Amino acid sequence: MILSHLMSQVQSQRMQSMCESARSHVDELLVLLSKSKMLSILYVMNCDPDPMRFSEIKKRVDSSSTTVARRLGELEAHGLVTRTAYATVPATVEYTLTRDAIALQPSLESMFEWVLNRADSSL
Amino acid sequence: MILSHLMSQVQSQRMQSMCESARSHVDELLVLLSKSKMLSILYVMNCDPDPMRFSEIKKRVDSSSTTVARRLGELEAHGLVTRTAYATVPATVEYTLTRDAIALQPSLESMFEWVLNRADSSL
DNA sequence: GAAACAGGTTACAACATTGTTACAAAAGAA
DNA sequence: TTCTTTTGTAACAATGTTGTAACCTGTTTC
Repeated sequence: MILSHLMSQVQSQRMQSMCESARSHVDELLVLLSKSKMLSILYVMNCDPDPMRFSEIKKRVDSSSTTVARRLGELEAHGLVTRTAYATVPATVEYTLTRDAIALQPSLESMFEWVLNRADSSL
Repeated sequence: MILSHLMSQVQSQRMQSMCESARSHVDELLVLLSKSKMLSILYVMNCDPDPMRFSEIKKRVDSSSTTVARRLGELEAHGLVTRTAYATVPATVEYTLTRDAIALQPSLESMFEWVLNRADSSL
């Protein structure tokens, strides 16, 4: 009784200390994913496997350049997209999802399926 | 050539007008899901099929009562949770996911798996 | 010479969101 | 009688986020 109680205390403490750094990483990722337009950006990029240009992303998610640039910067900082600039005139910049981000595709796809379904049925 | 171009224009126009109301619903849902702690709340409630009390949810997602209450209110307003109050002393309130919200479970689960994996590997 | 293009950045004002604190209600325990 | 409990709500100051407008690069077209 007392032992198992102690055990669970110890375990939860261990869990907490073990997760202290992991938890912050988890939170950080959740905060990242919860930023405005973030899911949309990842979704539209996942829908099309080709590299996508800034203006194309902006058009598809329908947001201001400022916000799109901010989101793409955050994604790049987290290693979820790679940015490639070409010295054309005018400039061309392509964004590509990294392998890690592509691993998120199934979740995103089924989440958007759910969202679209729900939006449909509420008409 | 010209015809197919016209067709695609017509189609995109039809898509746009058709989606004008649906799009707002989609956006609304995405905004809802992107609110702080929202994914966490849905996740912890999905992990445990039993009704969950306010304090339990609050403890598990580690947020202020104000925020948790706000999120649960928003979820209820969107028909994703049901709130049941019991006239005990002190008050007991249970929250349950609706069938619609449960349909989101697979997406959430794989998304969190991805998040946990990524948080792990970045230690 | 001026405009236009893509892909941004910067500054800033307006707006949205957060946590904190105080409060409430109802009844049983000390 | 006062304390405790659960489940919130209201007000508010602090903080975070957004879009807009202006600007930038560098080359080609009018």
